[in-house]
Amino acid sequence: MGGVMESKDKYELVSELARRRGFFWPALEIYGGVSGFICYGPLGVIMKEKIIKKFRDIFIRPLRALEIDSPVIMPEKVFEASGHLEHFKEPMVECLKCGRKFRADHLLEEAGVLDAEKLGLDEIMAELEARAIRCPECGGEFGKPSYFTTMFSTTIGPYSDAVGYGRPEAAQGIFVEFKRLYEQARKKLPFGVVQIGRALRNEISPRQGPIRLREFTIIDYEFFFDPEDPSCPRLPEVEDEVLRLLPKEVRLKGSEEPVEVTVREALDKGYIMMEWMAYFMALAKRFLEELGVPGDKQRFIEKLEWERAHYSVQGYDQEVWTDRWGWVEVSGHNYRTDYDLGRHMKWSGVDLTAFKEFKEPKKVMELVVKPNVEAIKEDFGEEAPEVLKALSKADKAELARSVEEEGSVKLGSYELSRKHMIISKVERTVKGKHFVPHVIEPSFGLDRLVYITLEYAYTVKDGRVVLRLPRDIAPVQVAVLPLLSRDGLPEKAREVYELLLSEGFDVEYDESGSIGRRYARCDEIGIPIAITVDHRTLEDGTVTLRDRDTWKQVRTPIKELPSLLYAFFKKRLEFDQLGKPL
RNA sequence: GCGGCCGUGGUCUAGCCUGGCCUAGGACUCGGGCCUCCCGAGCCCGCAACCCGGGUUCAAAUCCCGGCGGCCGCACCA
Repeated sequence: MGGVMESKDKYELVSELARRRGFFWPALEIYGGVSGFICYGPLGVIMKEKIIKKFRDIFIRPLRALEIDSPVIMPEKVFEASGHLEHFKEPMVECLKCGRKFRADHLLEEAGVLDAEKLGLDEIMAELEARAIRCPECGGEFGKPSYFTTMFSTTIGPYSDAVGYGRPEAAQGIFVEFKRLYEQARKKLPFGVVQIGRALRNEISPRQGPIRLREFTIIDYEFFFDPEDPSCPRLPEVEDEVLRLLPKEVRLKGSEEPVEVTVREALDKGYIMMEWMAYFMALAKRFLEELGVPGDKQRFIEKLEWERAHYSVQGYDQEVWTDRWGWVEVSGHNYRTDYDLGRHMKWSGVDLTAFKEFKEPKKVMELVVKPNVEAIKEDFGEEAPEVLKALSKADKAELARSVEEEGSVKLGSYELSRKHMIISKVERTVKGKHFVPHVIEPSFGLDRLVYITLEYAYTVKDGRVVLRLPRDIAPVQVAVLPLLSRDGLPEKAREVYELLLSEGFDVEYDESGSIGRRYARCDEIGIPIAITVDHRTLEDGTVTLRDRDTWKQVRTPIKELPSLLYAFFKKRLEFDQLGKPL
C-alpha cells in the first residue's frame, strides 16, 4: 500500500456494512469508544453461533471431544504455574523529565546489550546506569524500571488482596480441570477438551477492529495423548489433503514461498512433528474453506524458535490472506508437550498423570529395605526414631550400594551398618505406569473468523452488495416477501413465514418498499433464499424462491418448502433442485 | 506508548482556511403514508449530527489547549 488511498479497501467496506446492518461495531461509542472492544449485533451473534456450530461439527463431534466452560478470572497461582506471569510482561522505564515510557529491554538492546530480555529489573537498572542511557526523546534521566503486565489484573473479593487475572487464553481452564476431565473421558487417551470463551489481553495498542481485541473469544482445543503412542488413527481421513506450508527450514533461507505438500508428505519430510498436529491443521484448512476461504488464500507458517510461545516446541500459524493487512493469523497449532500439566502438577502438588496398563504385566525386581528396629534401638537409644525416619527417606538403591560396597552408610550424622537393616530383593508385578500426557493445541480466534468470513463473502454484483455467506453460516436463512402489500398477499406471506418459523428456520418477513429494494437488502445481509408470495400463490399455493447469488428464481408449492429448504441448508440439494425454473 | 493526518445525523458528505448570513445544507438509509410493482422506481411526511471537556470572543462546527477515538508509520502482538 502506498501513496494516496484511491478507494475504500475491503476492511472499510466490510466494517461499514457490519456496523450498518448489525454484525458488529466499536463498543461504547456514546462514551467515545475504547479501542480493543467491540459489540456484536443481532446478525453477528447468530453468525458467531453458526461458526461455532460448524467448528463443533468438524472438530468436536467426530472426535467426541469434551467441551467445558470455566472461569475467566483465576488466581495468581494459576498464572505462575502456567508461566504467563513470567512471560506476559514487559519491562518499562519512565523518563523523569518528560514522562515518556519506553521498553527498557529495547533501549538496552539498542545500546548493544545482548539478550536484554533475560535481565531482571535490578540488572536493567544497573545496565541503564552503567551505560548512562538517557531518554531518547528529551535526554532526561530514567526512574526505576517496572513491569507492565499485559494480563488484566484484579483482586478477588472486596477487601481481599488476593490477586487474580483475567485469563489470556482459555487453555489454562482446561489444564486446571484436567483431573475431572480425565475421569470423564473414562481415563482413556487420547481425548480432546475444548473451551470456547472470552479471553483478555491488555494489548498496548490494539487496532485493526475485530482482528486485535483486548477482550475476544477464543476457541482453545487441548488434545491429550500418550507421548509413547503419538499416532493418529484418523490420519487416513486427511493424509491426501494438500497444505501450503512455510516450514522453518524454508523461512530460514529467507523464502516466503510456501511448499505444497500433502499431510502425509509433511510428516514424512519432518515439517510437522506430530501426526495429531498435522491432522488438526488439515481440519483447520477444511474449516476455513467451509467459511469461504479457498485453499490458495491460506497458508501455515512455522514459528521460529524465538517467535514461539513459552510452552511450545513446535508451532504453526494458520494464516489467511486479507485485503488490507495481507496474511493474518486465524489459528495457532502448538505442540505444548507436558509443559502445562507438568507445571500445574508442581505448583498445585496434585497428581495430574494418566495411567496406562501394560499389555503384559511386567515383573520388576524391587529392593526392599526393612529396618532392624532392635539393632537400631540398641545402638542409637533415644535417637532411634530419628534414625528410622532418615532410613525411610533414604534412596534405597544408594543405600544398598553403600552397604554392599563399603559396609556402612551415612545418613546425616548417623552411620548405619548392615546389621541395622534387612535388604532383600522382591519380585513385584507392575500392571502399568503413570505419565504426564502430552498436548497438541489448535487454537482459533473466533472474532477473526467472523471478520474473515464476512470479507470473503463480500461481493458486488451490478453495483449492489451481495454478501455470499456460506448458506449454513448466514444468520438469516430465508426472507418471506409479499410482492404487494394488499390483495391478501401479506396475510398469505405471514402464513408462510409462521410455517417456516415453526419448522425451525431463521426467517425474516418484510413488506416495506418495492420488491427490488427488499431483494437488495436481503442480498446485503446474505440471506440465501428470498421467498415471494404473489397473486398466483393465492390460486395454487406455490411461491417463488430467489437465489441470492444468481438472482435466478424457481416456483415451488408451499407444502414442500420445509423439506426442500432443510435439504438445501444441509447442502444436499442445490438451488436449481428446489422447484421449476421461471 | 511515540510521530503524522483526521473526527458534522445510521451512512457519505457541504460548511472550517477567512468566527456572525447555521434555526448546520444535501444525498442515501431508516420509520409512516400514497402508489402496486419480480430486482435499491416515483411522490408526500417524519426521525436524526457539529467526539468530550476547557479556553479565547459580544459571538465558536469554525481559532487555541487537553482528553478520547480513528487511520497511517514505528513499537507491541508471549
